Amino acid sequence: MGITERKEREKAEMRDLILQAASDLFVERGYDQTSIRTIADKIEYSPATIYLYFKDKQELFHAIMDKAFEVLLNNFRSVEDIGNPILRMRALAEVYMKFAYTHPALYDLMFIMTKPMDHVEHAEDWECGFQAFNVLLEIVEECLKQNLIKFDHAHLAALTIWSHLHGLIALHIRGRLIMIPEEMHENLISASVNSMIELIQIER
Amino acid sequence: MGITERKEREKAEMRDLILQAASDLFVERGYDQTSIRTIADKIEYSPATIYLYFKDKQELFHAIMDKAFEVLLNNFRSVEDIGNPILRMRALAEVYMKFAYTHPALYDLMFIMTKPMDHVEHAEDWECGFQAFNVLLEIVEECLKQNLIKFDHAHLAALTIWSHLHGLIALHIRGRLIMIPEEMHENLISASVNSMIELIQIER
DNA sequence: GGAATCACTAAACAGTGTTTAGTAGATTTG
DNA sequence: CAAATCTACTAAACACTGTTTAGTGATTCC
Repeated sequence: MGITERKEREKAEMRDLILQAASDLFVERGYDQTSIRTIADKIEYSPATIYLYFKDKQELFHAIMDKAFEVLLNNFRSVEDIGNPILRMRALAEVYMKFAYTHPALYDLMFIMTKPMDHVEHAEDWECGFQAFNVLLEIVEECLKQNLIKFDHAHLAALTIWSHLHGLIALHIRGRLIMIPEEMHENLISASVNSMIELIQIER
Repeated sequence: MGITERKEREKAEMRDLILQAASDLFVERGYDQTSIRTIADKIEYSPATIYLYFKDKQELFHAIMDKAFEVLLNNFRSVEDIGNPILRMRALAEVYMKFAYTHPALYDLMFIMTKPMDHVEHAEDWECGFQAFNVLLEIVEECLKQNLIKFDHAHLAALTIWSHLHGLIALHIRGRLIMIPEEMHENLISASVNSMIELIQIER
């Protein structure tokens, strides 16, 4: 039957339309300033229509988060064929930081905001986050296997590296580096990333 | 004049009453679930009264943040008389982490939420944060002077240490460590803190 | 004692997320 | 082809939110 297929396609298109409008508004105005009504206005439908495609506002923004993770994971792929695991880790950190700088609103949604995560009860609802962490974890495991870094557990090493990167970005994005002149942020942050990568390496 | 003094005292008491009620509600229910009306209900005044003492909701929560920083800075004082700067730094990190674990809602307000910071335009409006950072900065400077840690700039060292601690807590508080079993969090996090303190030290 | 000031509030405004009842139009059925 | 069904959509309402305005009754001042 071509009709049911067409209807499914139209349903998916409508979902995407809402998602794209919501994402655009969110990126330029933030979560709180993006109301269901402004999204509805932008796509010229009634607010109630949005609730036919998403359970509530949180699910809608969880979906935006999922799409953002797809982009991040795609960016991660560019480091795959760097042979040296230390260099691969360094490149991954650079990709991660660049994503955060390029899409701060999306980074916020993915790693800072609670709203889209309230939906996540079971760990499977954050599979995308899981996958991203695993990319780092595998690189770290390779570093450990080759005895390149000063850790004895992969999870500990991955958490330490990730939390440092996240801490830098989170403090920056949420305006807690006020005591440091704005123009120094980018340099200081990248210097901190470099320091960390040097610190964890085993000298030889 | 005893009358104006009494009035000033009453005004301060009322401000404190609002602040305490707001703080209690915030700690047990969070920012969004703490409406001006619920605060007003709790102290048995009208919502409009609150606006006679605080410009808006953000200023009210900025005041709660200030009080929380007083507690943190007070806790910081306990490390003052540890002679060895490395041990002093280690103790400071412990105090910081303990504060975050004991008062996660307040930590959130101080270092993660944007709402109370929207008020902060000039750096002076976050003097408390400034002071807290300076405690770490001074310890780090002492470590550098004694050639105990592998950094060449105090600000870089302080930022690296702080962002790591903050990253750990922020990921934990905002539910981004889902991929790691909950019962392992505390151990992994404190292991990460220890690793970091070992990593930055100059071996001898 | 009368005027001025004070602390406080009821009510309204404009906005929010979400639900309900109902309506045109497409689709399927007899 | 007409009638019945189903689908996608919406207007309107509900129960909230932060905030402002106009007004009231008690206290203080002269």
